[in-house]
Amino acid sequence: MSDKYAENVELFKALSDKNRLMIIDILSCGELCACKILAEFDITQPTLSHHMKILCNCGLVSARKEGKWMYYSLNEKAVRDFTVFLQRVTSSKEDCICKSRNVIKHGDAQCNE
Amino acid sequence: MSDKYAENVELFKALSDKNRLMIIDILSCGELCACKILAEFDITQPTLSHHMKILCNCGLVSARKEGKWMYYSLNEKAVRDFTVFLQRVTSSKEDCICKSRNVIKHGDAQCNE
DNA sequence: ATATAACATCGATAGGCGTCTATCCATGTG
DNA sequence: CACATGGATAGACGCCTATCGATGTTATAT
Repeated sequence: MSDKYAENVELFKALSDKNRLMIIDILSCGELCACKILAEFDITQPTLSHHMKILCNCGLVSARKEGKWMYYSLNEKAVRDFTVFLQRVTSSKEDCICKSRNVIKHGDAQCNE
Repeated sequence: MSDKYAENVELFKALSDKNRLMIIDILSCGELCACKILAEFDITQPTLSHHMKILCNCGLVSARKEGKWMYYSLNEKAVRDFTVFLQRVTSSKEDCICKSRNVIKHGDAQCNE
């Protein structure tokens, strides 16, 4: 409950790679097998495995094994929670950290007193 | 126009740091002087300068100099464009890259044919 | 002019990250 | 059982990055 920042930093990190961003985009249209995803990129299979692990560990992507194939899909709830967090961080609100600390007083942002 | 992914990866990278995420949160309530921001963190002044440069370079934050003080504020349009991009990437759409390439056919995500 | 305060820049360092090759595990097929 | 295939893991390499102290720059104050 305490450190929403540290939690969500993991999600931002997971999306801080062009390949992973494209993987998310592809998965947004539906579940896909790993080999289908791999066919879209100029990376090796271990590299894709590495990226999928990062996407799964942060909760954005869900994995399902069927036989010898791995199926990946977007975790809709994680996506929703993440967008809500981004919305909160980038908009003014009552419980902002700038208000919970009396160091900062908006309205007199000046440094001279 | 072409590579929206690479562009937005820079924004995700910029937000992939707890300190920078908190800076954005603080700035969401209004413009602030650098020294006021610095007072909120246990980092040195050069480190804050480094973070602000990253946030400015990606377009999320605007800087304004007044005398010897630097004032930083959120770039509302950049924030809006970013959230729109995130929304598009994480939701199914007509012009998804998975559709523009006939390699992937959703509905038969299976690997065996 | 000189001192001081607010920032930026430089250079160094320690750790993290994307990628690869090599290898292993699990599953399916003859 | 032997073998092929999908995928994960381990280790290595090069690059990037967060942080610091030291120094430079600019503007205000005396």
